Amino acid sequence: MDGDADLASPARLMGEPARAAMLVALLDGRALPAGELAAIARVSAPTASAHLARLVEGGLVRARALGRHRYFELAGADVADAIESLQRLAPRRPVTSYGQSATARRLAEARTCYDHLAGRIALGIADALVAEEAITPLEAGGSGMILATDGPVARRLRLEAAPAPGRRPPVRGCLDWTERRPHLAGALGAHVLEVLLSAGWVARVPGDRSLRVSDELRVAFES
Amino acid sequence: MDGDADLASPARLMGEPARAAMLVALLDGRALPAGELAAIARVSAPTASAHLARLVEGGLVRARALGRHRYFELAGADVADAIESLQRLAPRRPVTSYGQSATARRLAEARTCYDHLAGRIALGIADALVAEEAITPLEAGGSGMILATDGPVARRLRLEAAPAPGRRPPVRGCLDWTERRPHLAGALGAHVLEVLLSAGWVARVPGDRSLRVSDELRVAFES
DNA sequence: AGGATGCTTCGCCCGACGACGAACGATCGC
DNA sequence: GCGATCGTTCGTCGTCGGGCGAAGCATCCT
Repeated sequence: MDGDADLASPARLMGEPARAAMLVALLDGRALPAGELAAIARVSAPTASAHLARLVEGGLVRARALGRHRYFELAGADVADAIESLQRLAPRRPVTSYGQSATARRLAEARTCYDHLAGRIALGIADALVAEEAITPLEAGGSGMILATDGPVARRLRLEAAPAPGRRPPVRGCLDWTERRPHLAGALGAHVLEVLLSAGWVARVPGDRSLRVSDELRVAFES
Repeated sequence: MDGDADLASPARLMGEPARAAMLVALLDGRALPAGELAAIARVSAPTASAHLARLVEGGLVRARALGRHRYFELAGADVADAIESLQRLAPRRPVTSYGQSATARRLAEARTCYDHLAGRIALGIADALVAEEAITPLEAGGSGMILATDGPVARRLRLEAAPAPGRRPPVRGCLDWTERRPHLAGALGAHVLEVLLSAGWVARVPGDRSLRVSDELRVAFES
């Protein structure tokens, strides 16, 4: 019968609200301890433990024991890709005009997406880099290259210090689900987020994927 | 709480074996009547009907009434993308050394993947097109371009008759789950499959995604 | 050592959902 | 028109799986 890959089992793992919440929380690429994931998913510790065990069993999540904590993280970029491609499917239903809650507004302005930056600010930065021809134009899912690192924006973002290309494509377009346009992902996307964080231009908001944006950065890139 | 797209609901829809089987059956892009989908999923007609109603409700599948039949098809390319990205996740578990059943062998040689060609033959064709620089090199998920249509392989596949670029990228890399390398998808991928079918170089096998390959094509492209 | 903290296992309850048979519309063929 | 076919809706059953509290280990702190 099947010579086909089993679609149902990973989907089933993602199809439970508590597990989905955990996976989304891990989308920013960091590892979180079980207790925190339980709080995020709003379930008790035993329930969370059971869910996490199934996620590990299914190969979506990796566990790392550190002291008396167990840190969980996504098992790989392909898992993150799958989650994002499903999220891209979701908005068909609600078509919720966001801008409602304060968090939604913050998420729409700036947030992390796996290990890079997303939201309006991310689009502003990507547009500026494309405009000064520092990178090739972005297309959703497609990959591009770094063209030059001596433009004004490229200098401010320290593109010259970007990691040498490895397995990962340097420039990737990642479809932004609030703006429906691709923002900068890939190795360079991760590098830019790191630069912004260490320069204090953005800061993580605890318990959230949204990012606090400095005024300096906002006036420069908010569209 | 959420400013996040709802990951769980589409995943839940795909996470049920019967529904997953239906979705996979629709991956080749064609529309199938409810009865056939029921047979494929090995469930009774009422059960299939309920599943299909939920898939339509969730926006994954579109229904088209034709006579006394109702034909169902995937709602869009993004749905197919999500299904494929989940399938890519699945093989983590079994690591089944295929080549077991006859169908698995046939699927590994040539099959349809949504609306284009997949399997060893597809990789052979893609490699040949890249080698003669008819298209840009493929990368999984990335998109490329048509470079020239006058090479020997490009002529045989009538690349010059490929549809003008529309919303869809002309060349896309689609990760082949049997070979773990990207094969040719996108508008050109669909065009090539059409050419091969109408020339009789491949033929659909009823009730299956595998394709019968003519000897002529096999000696030319089987790696 | 002893208590606190973090996570897991166990046992149980309950609701949700998938499965089917039977009955009901709708459409086609003749 | 009349049976035949296709698909749906309805009612019912069984089970799978998610939820929690209590108890059990492990690790850390002092």
